[in-house]
Amino acid sequence: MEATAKKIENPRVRIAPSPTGLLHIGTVRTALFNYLFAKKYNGSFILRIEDTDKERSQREYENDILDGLQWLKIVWDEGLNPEARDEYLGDYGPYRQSGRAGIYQSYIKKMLDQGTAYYCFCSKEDLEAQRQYQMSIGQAPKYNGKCSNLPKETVEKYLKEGKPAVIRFRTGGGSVVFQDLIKGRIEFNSALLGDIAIAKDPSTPLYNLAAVIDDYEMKISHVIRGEDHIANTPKQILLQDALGLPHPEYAHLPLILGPDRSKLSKRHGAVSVNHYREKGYLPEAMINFLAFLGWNPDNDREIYAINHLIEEFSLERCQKSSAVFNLQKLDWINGFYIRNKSIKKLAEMGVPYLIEAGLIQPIFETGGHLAGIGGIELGETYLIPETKEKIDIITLENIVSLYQERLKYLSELPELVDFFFKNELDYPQELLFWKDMSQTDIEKALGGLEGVMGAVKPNDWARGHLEEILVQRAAEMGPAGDRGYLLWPLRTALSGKKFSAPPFAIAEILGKEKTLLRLKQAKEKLR
RNA sequence: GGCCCUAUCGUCUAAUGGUUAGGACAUCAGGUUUUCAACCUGACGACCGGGGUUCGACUCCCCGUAGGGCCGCCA
Repeated sequence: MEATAKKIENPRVRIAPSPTGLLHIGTVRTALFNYLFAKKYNGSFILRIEDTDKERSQREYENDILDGLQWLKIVWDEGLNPEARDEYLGDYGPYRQSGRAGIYQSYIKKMLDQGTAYYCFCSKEDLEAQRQYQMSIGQAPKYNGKCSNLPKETVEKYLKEGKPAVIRFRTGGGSVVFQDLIKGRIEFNSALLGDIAIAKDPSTPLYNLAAVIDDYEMKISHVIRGEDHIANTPKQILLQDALGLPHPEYAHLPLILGPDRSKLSKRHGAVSVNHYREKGYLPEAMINFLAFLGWNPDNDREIYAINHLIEEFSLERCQKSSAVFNLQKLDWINGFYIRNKSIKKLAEMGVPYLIEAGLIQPIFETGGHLAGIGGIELGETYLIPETKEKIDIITLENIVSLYQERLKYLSELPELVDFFFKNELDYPQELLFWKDMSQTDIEKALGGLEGVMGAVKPNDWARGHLEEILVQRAAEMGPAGDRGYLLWPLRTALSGKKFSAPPFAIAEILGKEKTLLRLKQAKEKLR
């Protein structure tokens, strides 16, 4: 029987990343689901940094995690204050485990005193040999309990001698059952667990203990995490029992898989959020995409802004099985969001990529600011290093706008528009030829273009007018009205590319003088 | 090896015992376009296998099979 669903009110959930690497896509997905759950039910979302492993934890990674979540606008109600990262926020104590030794100490002492935990002096080598042996004979590898009943005097003697020790938890026998909010009923035989290590020393807990204590201290009501934690859940439940603590609800999310259907990891290529940010994926596209990896609303809509996700979210509609990270779908969603951006916004996001590519440089002026990929306010005027000309933000917006519907992600922009910022284009002369055109055909076409376009009055130099006169001319020229005989050479002469935006729009931005120059340059190429 | 989880088009998924098994991405074809993209139309394409339960199973049960996760003094 399904347990009757409890009403969810003001839940307290958390994301607890360890700063041992760059912010991972999987962590973000878990953070997002926790965030959606908290917001949906009017609860709190807490960020806790799990840095008990001093060797591997680095502040640099912590910063990356905070930055990434902020970029995605997954905001936490309690946790490290990103504006003052060296201070703490909230009433629940420090939000880094490294700052909570005092808290852990009292719990570990309690367990040692009550005998639910004990010191173990076995060497790592012995333990490893034991594990290998057990697996080889088909047993569940677990601690054999060698130190579980050491006389008190022996323990004290060893400790006094400074013999390396670890603290273990008596897990006992019997079965542990919990009702997972996503997976349903899950049962484990705790006899198979063995006495697990819970602390390195009386003030340094290991993951399972630290998580149990922190979740209790921070009054976490629902633990929503990846299903790679399912096997940790019985251990944590047993610890809660030993400590007399209540059990939070558990919900285990299916994992995100790589193309080979194994857990998404570095060997699948890009797994850090940074990578996608730098490549020019929009945060709202990432959110939308990640939300649909393992969840769906009960309709066919696929484009969801964060507020709609919050409205519709529920754990019941979470998938039980893992999902493959599908880059093509991300590209499609990102393209969709790009197409729906205002041109001003899109230019704001795209211009930093042009700067980075060296196509333009910001100019400092009174009131102007240096632009950067961080999304800093843009200046009004830029310098084009190659041509030594100035270009204003309006023109840049026009350029970006030509490629708005062609972009999958922002970093594609420079290679698409570089021809606007060059004196001379580098392309093979064959590119000028449309279908079976001959050398004389091309020369005729180019000559014709120069004539028609050269005669356009400066005031009439606009894409609408150019299209009107050129399309008419093109229809008269090519066989069977094939406009390509005029328009293809025009487009390639202006852009130097096999694919591009329409020539009329390019010509408008280039201006009459440059357009005619490029036609001339094309003619020279033919000689 | 042990324990646990999972199983619908290539991918993400809908379906909660009765549907021609629906949608999206990708792919392919056509339309539009000088090109590419966008857009429109269409095509291709799936219930892992075997037993039950039932008048009737993608849906429920069991057994296989396959995939995945976990078995640290990491988290």
